[in-house]
Amino acid sequence: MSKRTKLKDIADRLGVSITTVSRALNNKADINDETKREILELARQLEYRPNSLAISLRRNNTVPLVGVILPIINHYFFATVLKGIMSKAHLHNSLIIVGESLQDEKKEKKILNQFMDQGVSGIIIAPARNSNFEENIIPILHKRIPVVVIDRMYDNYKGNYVLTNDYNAAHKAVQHLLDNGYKKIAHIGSVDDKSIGTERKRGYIAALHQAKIDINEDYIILNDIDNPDLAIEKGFNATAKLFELPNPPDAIFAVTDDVAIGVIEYAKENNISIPDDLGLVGFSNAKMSNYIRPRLTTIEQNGFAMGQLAFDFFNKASSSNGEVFQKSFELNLIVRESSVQKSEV
Amino acid sequence: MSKRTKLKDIADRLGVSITTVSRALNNKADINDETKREILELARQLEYRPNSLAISLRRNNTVPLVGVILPIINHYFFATVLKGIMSKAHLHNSLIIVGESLQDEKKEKKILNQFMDQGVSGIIIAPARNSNFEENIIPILHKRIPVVVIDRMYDNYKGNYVLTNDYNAAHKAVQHLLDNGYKKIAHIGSVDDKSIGTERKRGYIAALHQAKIDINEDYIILNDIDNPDLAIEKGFNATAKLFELPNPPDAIFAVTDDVAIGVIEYAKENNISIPDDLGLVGFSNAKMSNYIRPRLTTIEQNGFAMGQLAFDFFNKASSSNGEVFQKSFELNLIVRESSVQKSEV
DNA sequence: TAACTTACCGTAAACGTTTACGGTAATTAC
DNA sequence: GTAATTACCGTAAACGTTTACGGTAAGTTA
Repeated sequence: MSKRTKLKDIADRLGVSITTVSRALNNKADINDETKREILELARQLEYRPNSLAISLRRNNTVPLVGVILPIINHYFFATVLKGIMSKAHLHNSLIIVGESLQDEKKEKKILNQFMDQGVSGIIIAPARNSNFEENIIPILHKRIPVVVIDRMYDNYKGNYVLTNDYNAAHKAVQHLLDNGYKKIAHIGSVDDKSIGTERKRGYIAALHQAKIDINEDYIILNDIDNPDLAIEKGFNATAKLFELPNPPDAIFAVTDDVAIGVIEYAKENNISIPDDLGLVGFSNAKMSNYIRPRLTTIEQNGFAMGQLAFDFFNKASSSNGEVFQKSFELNLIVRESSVQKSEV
Repeated sequence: MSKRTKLKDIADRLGVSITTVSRALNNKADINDETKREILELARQLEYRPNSLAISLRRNNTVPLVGVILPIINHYFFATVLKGIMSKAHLHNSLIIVGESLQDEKKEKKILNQFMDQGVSGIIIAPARNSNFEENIIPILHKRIPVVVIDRMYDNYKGNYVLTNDYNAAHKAVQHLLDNGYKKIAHIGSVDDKSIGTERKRGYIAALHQAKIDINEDYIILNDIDNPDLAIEKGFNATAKLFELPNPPDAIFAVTDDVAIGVIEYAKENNISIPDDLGLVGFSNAKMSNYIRPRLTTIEQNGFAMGQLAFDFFNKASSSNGEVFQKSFELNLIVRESSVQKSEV
């Protein structure tokens, strides 16, 4: 692999100055047509490609670049967060450079480093499940580049973030099931050392606690649901396990709409009626949740607003001195068919 | 707004050299603790932020940047295309910078210009519906930067592309309905001056033609379905219109799974049985299509593979001299419940 | 005391461009 | 034939960093 050709290479080979080469390639005046032709020709041969760093540096026209890292890019929630970020970025003439960590903290770190090399002026990150704060984030903060953490949380993190109050939301979901007469409420959750799974489980437990209902450990099944394609299957299998119990639950709070879909699939195959035999609440308000039957009660998660706010926070953090911006969104319950027994309607 | 502070500003104020400042900020050796402290302190006061362009330039670690423009970023298909692109980009240590045109060619152009300013080494674009080739793409080609067009097509475009054979796929879908005994097949399509809508409609017509069935113009309803949230509603309304006809169809080929969902919703509300009273085929194999009832027969669209190939094409085009890379994917029909009458099974 | 080491700091080149400015030769104007 | 213009090209500075190298003063060693 030879070195990348630069202006000087072309200039030397043709016995002209760098300036002349630059003029030719940029279509400027003050250059002979024949010279220009030769330069263009040689540039083509040598596969010349301008070094954008040098150009931007010289022109002093740095387009603010913001790096965004998401665990999974084609997940509706994250894609919508990205959309929110981009909508704001577009207004501020910023550009968005994105990376997908695939829940791999090594990959996350590599992308982060590339982002720094590329010269981002900020980072918005939904951390990978096992993301290492010390190793991945601290070096960026040392470079004094603003970081906004979104969706998931680091322990003892003191910086900018945009989160959702998963604890309250889960509490609300379970309370809703209780209010509708369900008593034996199970939880199909996710193993997660970051906030999400844990918080939702905490909310679930708290709601039962408050209702003075004992926690039945058999009613709690935790899965790795990172892969959205497998999440449905995981939900299906977990439901099967729950119904093998001597005393199966009469309601399920699923950590995700995908998981809830799995519950529904199992119920259909086994003639379990939702909501009559089994109440069900999901989480996320995936598009699908309004079109499957029964229509799924779920928690609305406004990814778009979160993305927008994340960009706003980055923006504020850029022009302020160490001030910290934090927001935790409260989430609404959307009541549909899956959690309200028909006799009760 | 004052100018951005640079090393020199700090150096001047403190009467030290730029080198010393650099050493302090980068935690290098050969510097007195007290000097370092002062520099760090002043840097904080002046809100020093390193110019990463200069850093990367000096360090010579340019990361190849590829610009990706998509009409809608949180649409599953496009998000998956993006995922495919990124998977390959990651292998080649490239970075992806993305923009969302929202089907607006002015916006598309603005993003394209920003990409050029930022110095991308390639463009992968799924053109907006009314994207202007002359105005938006030609200038990039003039800069000798590889362009790969994806999903949609420009008229008379001669460059690199990764497409799907929508004509054949639509033909296949309609043929499948014919094979299953449906005779009065309607089409809920999309108005579209680019390839997609037109090609699917062409395939629909061709299949009927071949079966010697006359085209009934009342059976063709075209919508603007750019907004995926509205697409379901559009499908619903179109179906309503079809069933107001004196002689309603007995099958529908929908241009999109979302539109097909709308058909299903209408059918459920009006006690029309799918597939018995009405056959239905969608397009895209959205995740949802396998979990609604009846499970939807559809065309599989492998966005991931398309994205991967698009990046490969960019890559090849980068290191080849004017060679052109083109691919049109053949798409498979996925037969599920919505198109096979139970009596026939 | 002479030689050597250490701690600290500055000079200047380099990364790959763009561009203001000046220069030469040829052409045109008068 | 002189002056002015034009066409073409090069020199060098600049963008904001990093870093190899050298230098000085103080401390250390023998």
